Amino acid sequence: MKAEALKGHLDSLLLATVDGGAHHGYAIREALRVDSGGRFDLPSGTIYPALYRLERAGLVVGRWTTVGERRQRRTYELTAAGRTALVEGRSSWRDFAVAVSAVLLAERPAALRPQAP
Amino acid sequence: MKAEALKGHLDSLLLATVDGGAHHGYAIREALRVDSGGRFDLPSGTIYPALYRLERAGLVVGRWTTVGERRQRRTYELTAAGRTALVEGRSSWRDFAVAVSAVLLAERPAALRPQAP
DNA sequence: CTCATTAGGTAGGAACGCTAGCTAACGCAC
DNA sequence: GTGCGTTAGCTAGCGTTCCTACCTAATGAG
Repeated sequence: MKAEALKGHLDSLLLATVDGGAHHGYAIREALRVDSGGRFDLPSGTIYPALYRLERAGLVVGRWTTVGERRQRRTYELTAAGRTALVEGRSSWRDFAVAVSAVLLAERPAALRPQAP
Repeated sequence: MKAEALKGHLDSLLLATVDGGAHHGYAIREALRVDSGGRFDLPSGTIYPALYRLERAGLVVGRWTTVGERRQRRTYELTAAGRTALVEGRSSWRDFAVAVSAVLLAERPAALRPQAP
């Protein structure tokens, strides 16, 4: 998969994954990998900056939690704005996918092709 | 539509459009707009540099042609490598779309959700 | 003549995800 | 207890990509 294919879609994927029950960076990474059938195996250098971005944008809130004795973990939840953005993101993904598929996978009978004049 | 959603997909869209019968920049722009139902209304500052990129990559060949008396036009055709890249691009688009849809549009019954441990 | 359309172009910048590195806790095998 | 794989988080800096904002020029309609 081309590396930059993700651009512009990662945010929605992250929101969906957090909404789906993965609440900290590492779990999100794993969930994305599993849910995508191994296609999205993203490095942590992609995940963590993106989560900060979402937090700065007010779409998620993160807080430090402690696991076991000492282990620190940053746990994220969607905000109301995040839920709205997720709904919007799903819808615009559908739009985008329809548009790309129309161009890319179009059956284009010769008679309907735009003619180079 | 988010602006950067295109990233990494434009090349395939352009190859498909050239293959579909639009052979110069302006016509490609129009064809993309029409074929996508108005969703891809790209500025020329996106199209022309992208076509140069494809030409540098050896996926299209461009040559200047003259229309009417004086009007110059740059006409593109797919190379063999371009046709290969288009096939590959269609296939990896399908992959990508399947993966994103799986994550984004998944019906995820509560019982199957990854639990935050 | 004027304006919209057709046609091509460039400079510069912002955004994004990746590469390549790092630290540290935990649990298990040896 | 030592070592290792996994879990967990983080950052600096880079390259690519597409967009914004401009520009020129020929053509054709009014």
